[in-house]
Amino acid sequence: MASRPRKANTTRTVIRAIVGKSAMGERRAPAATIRDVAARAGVATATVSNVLTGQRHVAGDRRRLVLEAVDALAYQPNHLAASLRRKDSRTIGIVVPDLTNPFFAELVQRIEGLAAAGGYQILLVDSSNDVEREASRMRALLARRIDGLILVPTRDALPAMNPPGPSLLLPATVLVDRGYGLAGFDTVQSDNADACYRGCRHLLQLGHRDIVFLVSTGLLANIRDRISGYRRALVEAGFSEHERLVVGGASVESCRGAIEQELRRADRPSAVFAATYDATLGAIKAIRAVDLAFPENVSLLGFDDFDWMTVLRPYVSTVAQPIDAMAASAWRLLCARMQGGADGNGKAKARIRLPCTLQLRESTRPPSIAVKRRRYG
Amino acid sequence: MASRPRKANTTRTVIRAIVGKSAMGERRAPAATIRDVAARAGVATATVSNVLTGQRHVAGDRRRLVLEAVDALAYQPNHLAASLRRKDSRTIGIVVPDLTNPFFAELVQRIEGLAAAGGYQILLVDSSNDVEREASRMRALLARRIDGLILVPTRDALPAMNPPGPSLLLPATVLVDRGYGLAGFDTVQSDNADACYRGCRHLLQLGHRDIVFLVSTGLLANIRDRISGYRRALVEAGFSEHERLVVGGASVESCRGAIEQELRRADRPSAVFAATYDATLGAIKAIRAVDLAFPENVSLLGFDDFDWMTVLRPYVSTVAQPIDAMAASAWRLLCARMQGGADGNGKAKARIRLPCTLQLRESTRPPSIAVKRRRYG
DNA sequence: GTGAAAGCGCTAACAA
DNA sequence: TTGTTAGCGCTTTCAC
Repeated sequence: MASRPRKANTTRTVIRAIVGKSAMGERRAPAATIRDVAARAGVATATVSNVLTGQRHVAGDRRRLVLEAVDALAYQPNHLAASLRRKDSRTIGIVVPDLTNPFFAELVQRIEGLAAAGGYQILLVDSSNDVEREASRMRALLARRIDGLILVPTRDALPAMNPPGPSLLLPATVLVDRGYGLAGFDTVQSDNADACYRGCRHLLQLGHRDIVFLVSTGLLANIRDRISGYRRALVEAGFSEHERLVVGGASVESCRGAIEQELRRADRPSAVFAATYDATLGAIKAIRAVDLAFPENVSLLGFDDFDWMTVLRPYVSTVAQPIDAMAASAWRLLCARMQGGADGNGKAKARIRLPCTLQLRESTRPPSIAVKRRRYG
Repeated sequence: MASRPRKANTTRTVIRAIVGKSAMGERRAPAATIRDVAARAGVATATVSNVLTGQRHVAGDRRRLVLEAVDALAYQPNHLAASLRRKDSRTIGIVVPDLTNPFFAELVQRIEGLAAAGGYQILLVDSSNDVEREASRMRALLARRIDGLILVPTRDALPAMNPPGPSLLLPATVLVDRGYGLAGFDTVQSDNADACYRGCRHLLQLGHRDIVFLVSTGLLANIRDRISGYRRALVEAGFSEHERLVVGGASVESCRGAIEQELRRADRPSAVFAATYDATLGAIKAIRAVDLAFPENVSLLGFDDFDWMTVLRPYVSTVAQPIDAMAASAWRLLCARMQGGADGNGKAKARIRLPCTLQLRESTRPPSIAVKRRRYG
């Protein structure tokens, strides 16, 4: 065989030849490398690479030889080395604020499926809605040379993502749910404004005039969109001065507290539109806590749609976001950017807005006579 | 400066020196490497490495020089190259059957938190409960040279994980929830048998004699443990011939169908113990579907504990698994294995079993007179 | 179609 | 303490 210029490799090959598969203590043989395969098949490493990656065509006989050697040595390509050489890792990062929120869990699941089908792995980060953590974890992702990033940012301002030091922004980044339309990014979100406009209209058509709109925070653009949809419906119907916005805070419990207060007032609302998943849970708890029942005493429209909502009665009416479509769009956009060369800046940034579905079930109905009388009788 | 033996590198450095930060088209400068930093700081690459990794001590002045250069060049270490060289990736894989199941989502979240704190990233896989998919995805993880693996296997037999070809088993693998006690692995699970023993006893003490035990599948060892707990409670109480096991299948809907049938029988049970998250959802749906109410007509004891269970009435009594503790144990075991050298086979495999908590709420109560009379009157 | 060899960017011996 | 240098295991010119 041709001479090996690399001493260390040669040495190791020899050792392996001696030790072989015989049991020398419990010491397991170091994993086979492409050179081992090449040696065993009697071909060049380039040939092995070509067989395995399909980059170039390799003649049938050599091809078989290679495959046999791969098999015999239980060869597992080292993707790290390949990535280093190719300068792409076939890995994407995905950062979500809270995996415990079923919306994000499902989003991750869908994207993972798409990515896997395309030969990509996903590096997952849960930022816990914490800017610091988000930044430091993104730095780690970047160090791992992810090819792309799907990000549900904790804030939708850029500053948070441009900390002092190297930028955390990858050319291939798509923002989902939050940060819609932020300059420099492909973004996808559901049509929050429209969904809440329609939700509020539904409540108005039922005869509700006192509709509290409960959100977790007013700092996120997607939530502000939801508020604007609610507001628009009110304005169109001529009830703009009936607006009642409650900002409940980031947890189920804080939302519960905030809306509970509202429900204890003499002029309590006849309907609550909880425009956030946490707010939905909080609102239901609050209604129970003040000894009211829905929809009898107060109608409830929730946000996000999961199994449990059609399990216990009353089934809750809610806004269902198109998670599958969002995942598909995000993945499609990301792929396009990743193809587009190192700085895939060819195309303008996309802004995708996908329609939600109103799931009208049992928790919304016309206001009761009692309520009507109390207010207008 | 000392002569550079590597032509290409020297060439590139020169080019960069010429192009510099000046705008030459839109072409963004290639990311700075450790050599660039070393050159700018006027030190050796090893010094840069030592400053950044803290491996060796570096004198104050040189240290500052390095840090300045890092800053100036916005240097981001290439973790891929480091991994290749070090032969460890500081990355672990985590494979779960279904991220949509909040138990797994929460498990992943907790482990991700622990891993991140330890400087590890996580590569996430959702196997969709599909053996093929699981195997192929694990192969991909291995190719990425993960240092460890936390696995909730789709089956708890080894064959599924030892496919033809290279083994998918890493020296550092811990099995969670499923595959308890499988030879060759550290395993952690909750004490399924005990939890269901206690759950069943609770029902018996309430006076129930006809308790259907609903599971999704009988193929998983953890579920067989649950069955055995139920059975033991029955036997101890002298009601072994009252055993009623229903295997509902892998989905909420199939569970619903199976238990619905049971509820329509003349001798319908006075209590249902749904021993799986899916089964719990299915059982609630079924009870509604046959126009019964719980706990009035039938008691219900569920499995797994999430927010929504204390949101709509009646609050469901359930078995809460110690997710945090499971995650912590899994991570601790994995760390120990990863420390233990390439083949950390020093210690015997651990089997950790963590106690569950019975959350007794509103869905379980003594059987109604009507039911008692029908059966024993 | 195939092989030889140059490195990807880093860390770890080893030498000074 | 610091610098020099040999590779980690791959892919990819570039010759043939």
